[in-house]
Amino acid sequence: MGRRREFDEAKVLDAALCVFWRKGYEGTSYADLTEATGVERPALYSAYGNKEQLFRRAIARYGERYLEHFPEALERPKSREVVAHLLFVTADLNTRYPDRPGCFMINGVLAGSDDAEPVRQALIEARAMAEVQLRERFERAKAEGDLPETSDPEALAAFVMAIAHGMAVQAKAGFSRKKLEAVAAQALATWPSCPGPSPERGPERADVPAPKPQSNRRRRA
Amino acid sequence: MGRRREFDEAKVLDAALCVFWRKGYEGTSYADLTEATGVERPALYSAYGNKEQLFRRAIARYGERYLEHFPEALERPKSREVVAHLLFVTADLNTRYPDRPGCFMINGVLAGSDDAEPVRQALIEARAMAEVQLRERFERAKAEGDLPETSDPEALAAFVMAIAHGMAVQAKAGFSRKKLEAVAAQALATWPSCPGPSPERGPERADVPAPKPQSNRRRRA
DNA sequence: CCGGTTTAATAACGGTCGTTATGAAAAATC
DNA sequence: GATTTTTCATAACGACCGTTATTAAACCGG
Repeated sequence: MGRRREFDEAKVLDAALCVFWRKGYEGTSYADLTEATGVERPALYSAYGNKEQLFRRAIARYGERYLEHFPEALERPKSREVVAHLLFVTADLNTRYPDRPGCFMINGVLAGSDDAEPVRQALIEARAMAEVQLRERFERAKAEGDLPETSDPEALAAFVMAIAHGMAVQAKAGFSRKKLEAVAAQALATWPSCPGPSPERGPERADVPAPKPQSNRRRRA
Repeated sequence: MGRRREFDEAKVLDAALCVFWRKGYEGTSYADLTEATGVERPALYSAYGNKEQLFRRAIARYGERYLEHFPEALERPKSREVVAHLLFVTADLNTRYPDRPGCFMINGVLAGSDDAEPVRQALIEARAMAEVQLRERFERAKAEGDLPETSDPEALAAFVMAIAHGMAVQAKAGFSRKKLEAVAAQALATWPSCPGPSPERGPERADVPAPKPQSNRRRRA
């Protein structure tokens, strides 16, 4: 009994998911959601609950609609195919929709409101500069015969940076140093080497001068 | 002439950097900054300008104080040592300060306010579930002889996830699909394989059913 | 001690956030 | 058609955001 709903709950959820994908959780306002879905605020509240509950629905929806390749990949007969499937599908999913690049999950906490775009660009530029330096270093290595003639300095630099970014995300997710070092060691195990005169070092812990921790003052309530 | 400043600009900047590191740019409020630095809002404005300018100062400060290992790494004689240095220092930097895990740069746009912590946890849990599935798949592969007895399924799973996360960050930074695929191919380049009877596939593009793009409705002004 | 000048702290600004009361409109039941 | 029930849109809520007048306090040169 009573008036019937005038919008398609599934479609509205999909539209909300796209906004969250692009702007992240905190970067998405109800003004954004209303504009993207065509549904006014009170209707969104009555249909999905508050913003957090709506976002959790979006997480589930994302898994259903965009990550169905994940269980498929796990079913491949060989682990190498599993990884190949996974990584190349990730490359696709992260670039398939130009209006919302990257991964919804990561962006959920990586993206922000439009007002923060200049700051995001500043970080993106800093990141890019580091990658350029790394590429130039690998180009030198290639010229020196330290890397095979067939190697691709640009791809290698992007690969190392991806590992570093992935480790940062994992650290934010609570990874221990030991686990991060295992990731680093694994990445290093795949590193191309020229059968040159100098024996290669193992991927043991690098002894670098790390900055000393500084006292962090008060903590919030 | 006039009254002299009562706080150390450099120390206050360091304290602000730590807050940004932990909470990200948008997640950090002036209430947070005042609490962490002991300096009232108007003083922060007069000393550093507005929030964005303060954050840019923090970016520069981060490079000076915490990334001095980066140019050092580039000076190593062999590219493999460069990468080893870089990756293991990254592992250290991302876990050295437990109150602000991860990388300031990435967190700058990945972290958020404390109110969003439940949502962040939800995404972290989803991420962890995926990694567990991957690890279990690699354990199976090891049992099947598809992976060497010496391989570490947990580290391999963390490695693949790190690559996926790194690609997501890079996609958000504007990487093309081709560049992401190069990263994926590099990660796959020397995947541990058992000299078994089945010949391995190359790292060519996986032909997977990708989700069809859906119409994105209105765009914001 | 006294203008002049810079910094400090209090408090308020307009705006937007997520959320919700309010009352009109629409459909189902009697 | 009247009543009940649910949904709809307008508008407002309090809280917090980044930012800034405003005023008092601390230091300078005379």
